Amino acid sequence: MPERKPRADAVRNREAVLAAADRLFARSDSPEHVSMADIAAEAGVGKGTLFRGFGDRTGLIRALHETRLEPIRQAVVDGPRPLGPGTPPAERAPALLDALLCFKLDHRHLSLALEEAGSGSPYGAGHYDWWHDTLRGVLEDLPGFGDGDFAAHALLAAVRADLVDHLVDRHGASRERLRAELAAYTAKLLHGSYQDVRTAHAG
Amino acid sequence: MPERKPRADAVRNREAVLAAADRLFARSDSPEHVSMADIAAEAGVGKGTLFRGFGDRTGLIRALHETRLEPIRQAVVDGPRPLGPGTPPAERAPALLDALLCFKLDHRHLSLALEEAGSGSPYGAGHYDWWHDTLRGVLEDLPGFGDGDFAAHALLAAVRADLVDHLVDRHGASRERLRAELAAYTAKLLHGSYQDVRTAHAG
DNA sequence: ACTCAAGCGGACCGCCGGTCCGCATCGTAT
DNA sequence: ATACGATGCGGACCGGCGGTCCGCTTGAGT
Repeated sequence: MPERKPRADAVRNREAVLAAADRLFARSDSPEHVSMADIAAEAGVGKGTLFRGFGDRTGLIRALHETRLEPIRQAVVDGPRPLGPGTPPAERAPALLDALLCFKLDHRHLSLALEEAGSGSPYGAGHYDWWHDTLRGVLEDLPGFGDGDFAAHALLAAVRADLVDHLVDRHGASRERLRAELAAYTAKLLHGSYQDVRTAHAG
Repeated sequence: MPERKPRADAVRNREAVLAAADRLFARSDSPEHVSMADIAAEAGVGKGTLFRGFGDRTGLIRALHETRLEPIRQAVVDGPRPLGPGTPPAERAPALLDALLCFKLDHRHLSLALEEAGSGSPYGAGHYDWWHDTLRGVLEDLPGFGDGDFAAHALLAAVRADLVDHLVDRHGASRERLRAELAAYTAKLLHGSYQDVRTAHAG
């Protein structure tokens, strides 16, 4: 099956749509108020073009999210300290969460849209499984941490887009304050189990 | 201002609507597929009655949730160990989370519906603030725990309805397994900071 | 029994995500 | 340059949703 190469106007429109969606999500106060028709109008194309190119609303949001997340993904898969794979786990786990938090702060409405889009939840839409697998692996490399499956879920839940949004909007939390609190929380969790290990070895 | 007492058929209909909604949410696979028209039909009333009695969809779900949650709320506010206020915090915090988890397991679709309903997130709809204040207070009663605000948010995020639903549906996790994992996670967090205190005292 | 306001119900509205198909446009073969 | 088939475009259109409205029914005080 030979790869059909897409037409020039198709790729142009695709870019225009992604750019328009990004603008509208960033501008709007709530992503659910950005309709597909709005995006089409902003991009200067017909609605049919959206659905032809991305399947449905979820597909569009996912595609947009993917392009924005790619740098971070690369940094985690194959990058330098502290995100890359060469980092010791006690340093890498907080770094991963911090990076994710920063991403959600920088792309609040887009992240919000994505987590709403996935048929009602973030699980299954977006790169949740990838994040979870990665974080879980790092946690389980910590000596004595044990099963990291649930802990990874719980830690990822602590940086969910709607929680971040709530803390920023309602509580007026600043970026640095949130990062500090997340770091403190993570440290409390990891430090605790690490101390358990030292205690066990000592006893 | 004299309290107008409602008409008999009004209260009858109100009960019928709540019961119908409960049935439909429990039966359906996804709460977003339960429409207001469905609920009205199941209850044998007109759609107008729903909106007259509950304002909007969110109001109906919130009212239903309130009736189901009331026993637990009572047990927390003014009940015996381990949920009640007389419990030492190191025991009460896990108990609160366990109770909340069990509630979400017992009323999965209702909880899911509630967390979707609150204009896109659980914060602001439902009793989130009450849970947060309560848990935060308990955490901060732990000696040496420090600020419990973010930790309370993070712990509550670990039992969010859609995460629970995801773990049960996709991962096939059993009720007891989830409870155990949540307990282990909570213990890891609390134990850690508790040990910090002992270390500090010892040093 | 009479009254009348409280309450009911379902036709109706605007909006949304998603579909469809006649038509314009692109890339290519000539 | 031209002609032609495939690719993609666009917006009218659809079903279904949450929510409103108003003429009619019915409960409850006298």
